[in-house]
Amino acid sequence: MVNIKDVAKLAGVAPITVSRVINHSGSVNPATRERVQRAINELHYVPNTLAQSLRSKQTHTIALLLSDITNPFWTTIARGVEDAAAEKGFHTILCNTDEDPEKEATYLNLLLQRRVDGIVIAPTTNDKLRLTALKRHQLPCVLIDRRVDGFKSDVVCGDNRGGAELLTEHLIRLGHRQIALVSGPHSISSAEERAEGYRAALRKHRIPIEESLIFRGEFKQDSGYQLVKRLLERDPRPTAIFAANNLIAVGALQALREIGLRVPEDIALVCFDDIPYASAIEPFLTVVAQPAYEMGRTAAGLLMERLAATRNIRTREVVLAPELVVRQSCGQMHHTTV
Amino acid sequence: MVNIKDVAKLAGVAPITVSRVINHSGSVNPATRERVQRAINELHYVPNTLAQSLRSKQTHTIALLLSDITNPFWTTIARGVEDAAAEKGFHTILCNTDEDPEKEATYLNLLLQRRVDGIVIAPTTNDKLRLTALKRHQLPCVLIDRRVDGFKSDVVCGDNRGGAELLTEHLIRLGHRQIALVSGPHSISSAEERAEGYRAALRKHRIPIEESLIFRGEFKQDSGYQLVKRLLERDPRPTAIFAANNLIAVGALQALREIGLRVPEDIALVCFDDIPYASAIEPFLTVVAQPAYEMGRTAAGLLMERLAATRNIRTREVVLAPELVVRQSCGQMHHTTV
DNA sequence: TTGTACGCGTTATCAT
DNA sequence: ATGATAACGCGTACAA
Repeated sequence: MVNIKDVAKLAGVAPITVSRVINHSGSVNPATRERVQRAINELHYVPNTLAQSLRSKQTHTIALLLSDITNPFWTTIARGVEDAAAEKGFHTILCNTDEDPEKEATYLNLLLQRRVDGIVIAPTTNDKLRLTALKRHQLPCVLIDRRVDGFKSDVVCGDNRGGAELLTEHLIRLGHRQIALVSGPHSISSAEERAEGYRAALRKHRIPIEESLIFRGEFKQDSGYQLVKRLLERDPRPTAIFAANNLIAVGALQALREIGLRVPEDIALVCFDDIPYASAIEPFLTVVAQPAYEMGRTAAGLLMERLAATRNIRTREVVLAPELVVRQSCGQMHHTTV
Repeated sequence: MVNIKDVAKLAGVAPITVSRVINHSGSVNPATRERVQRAINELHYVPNTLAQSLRSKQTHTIALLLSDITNPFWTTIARGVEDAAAEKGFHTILCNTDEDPEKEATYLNLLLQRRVDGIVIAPTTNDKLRLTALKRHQLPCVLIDRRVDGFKSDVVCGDNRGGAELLTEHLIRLGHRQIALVSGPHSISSAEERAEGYRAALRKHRIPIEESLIFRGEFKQDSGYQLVKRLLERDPRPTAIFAANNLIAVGALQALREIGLRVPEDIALVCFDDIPYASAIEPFLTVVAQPAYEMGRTAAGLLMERLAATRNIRTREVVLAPELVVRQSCGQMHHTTV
């Protein structure tokens, strides 16, 4: 494969001059640049990023670890990260952890090997163990959507507690008292915070908190399906369900449909995070939508500030307000920002 | 950052011996291996992939170029590609072209620079121009979901013509005669083939083809929305709509909802490619679903066979049969394989 | 403005 | 089973 030397030879210059042309660095005589450029075109020369990075110790690459590339909430975040990174000349590597700590650990190792410049991660658990390797190798890191106990780093997330409270109050205001919560694992901070918001809303309205109405599983469709099936056997049956994320809600819809219950006529259903294409497909589902794209942009922004900085920066925390999207019936829609 | 020499020094061996240990290549005395491994752990050594690839001329990386990472059809393909690649020890880089030929060209260039070992691509147009650079650099390539005129390479796609015919016949069998088609651009082979299938079905049943019922736009939600809005103004109004992909169908639903038309009571709607979480959310939409995950796996498989081969392989074409998923009402479901 | 010498971290090749 | 040497393709540091 043709390399920088070949180009240099053809252009009658030293390799370093070619380097200066392709990197727009140093100063090159316009006439020389022209000759070099012609040689590049003639030989179809493509610079080798591997060698560039090896030498310069910068890959201009960041990584994004998220739990499910099939869930539009995460891919919207991914787009935000990608766009912000691309604007600064950085490429983004996407990694699917599937909520599996082992996969996460494997990817982190892979990324260290690839010498990425930084990482944006939605950790699978709030255990900082797997992240210590990053600290050791001084790899800049931004947490997105989820916190990790005792791990010092930048964080970008939504107001989970506030959003959950808002959503629960919405149900209460509609007259519901038997509100079931279907949330994610205890080891994920967002699941915890959303559960807290739920409890806070009930307390605020002096509704007794019944532990038998609180279900904890995974942030997955199947988990939502299974838990809602169990939940519907309860006597008395809850009149409303609060799904702590969109996939749980989809699983819930599936379970309700099987039982033959309609939303919202027979039972209310609300959820955290918008459902893909919900406005077109399922107009009856009130949700708290997070500004996913902005979250991604913000996280990448913080990361790249850190990469550009010459000295250490204090760690920062950005909490973005979610939006309550009330969908009552066709055409009627009401937005409120928290 | 600690490198292979540091490890070698601590273990009292030559760097190449460390190399043999980390790559499980050559043969190493168990005792030596043990000493090396201990040194690796002690120093927290992480091999530098850049240097490895530079020297070995293999990145163990393939790229997947697709049009929209937010569309679960594509991300499901992505999962198939990733999984198959990972099984062979390859990493996958995902690139979003957004159906934009310029973005595609930019990514192709980036990937050449990164010296990826091969590419799976859903091209944005059927113009082979942008792909010639791959040929020139002898970069193995597999087309997925879409063909490119005159470009010789492996291809994995669904039976677009057959699937579209099936879907159209389904509508005809339900009694529809005024069936509108909303398809994608002429420059994308799948859009063309689906339109052909539609026409073929009408011909077969001796229904006159009315050009005023055929709408061509983009494979995007907004395009579907706009075209269906226009389509509904037609007099007489079509009794059924065939959306040529899932995003067009979502846009169609949105438009129908605004007008106040219900599916399937007031107008029929079918589409190519399943709608995300459709079974849970929108149980009335009959679709032709492609085996996206399998398509991804197959494409990656062909690519990696090519990478593993020592000599040239003839180009291959795999056409996977789509599945007609008839969703008439809650709980009733009927599957037929083409 | 341009060039020389060297090193980035690793592995291919050949030798022992 | 282990090692010495060179090379992969490029950019830094310094010199001219």
